[in-house]
Amino acid sequence: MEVVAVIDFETTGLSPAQGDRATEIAAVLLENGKIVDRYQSLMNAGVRIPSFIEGLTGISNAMIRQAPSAADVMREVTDFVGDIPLVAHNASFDCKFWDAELQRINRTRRQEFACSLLLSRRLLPHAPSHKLGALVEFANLPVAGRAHRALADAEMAASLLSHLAEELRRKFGIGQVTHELLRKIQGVPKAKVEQALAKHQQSQ
DNA sequence: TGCCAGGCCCTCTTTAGGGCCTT
Repeated sequence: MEVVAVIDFETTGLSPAQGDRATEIAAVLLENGKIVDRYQSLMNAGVRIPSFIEGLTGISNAMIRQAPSAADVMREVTDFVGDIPLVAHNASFDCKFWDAELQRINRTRRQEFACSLLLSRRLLPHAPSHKLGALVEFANLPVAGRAHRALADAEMAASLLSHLAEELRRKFGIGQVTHELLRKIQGVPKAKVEQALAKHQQSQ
């Protein structure tokens, strides 16, 4: 598969529109099923992390106070990924925060997101749950570290994406898995995925 | 004061409701 950047945010809550901010970001570059580069940083957005979120992520207000500014980190991470297409687990969430944090530094997103959650629902329909941790367990993938920390979750999402690409090769005979194809698959209604993939394979 | 995300996806659906997923 072409190189993609799998990203994961930790945040103070669920919605930038409600004032929530990013507290940590990780991006891993995945090329031909292997992680070839990594970026990870805590970030200080100058807002308080609710105690529930401190417990969930292990990221404390004390840790954030010593972290570089959110603006500096977002400049670094956007420079790190450049124009490489993005992937996230439940990408609608990470895309909201990516766009909101970029807007604060007067930058705009340069690429589309693909979503490993939408892809898993289509390609692993029998998984008991489509939470990232549950999918990692279901597919016997390595646990990268503490769940709800950005780098561990980004690495596990990258492993999941490699597994999904392998499923596409093994079950549907698709040799060249591209970000564009992933975007296409995630937009097909679940009931029509096999039909769409068979048609795609015939066109190759 | 009271409210508080939003998109996907299923179903006892489409003039709707509720669970899943992200923090």
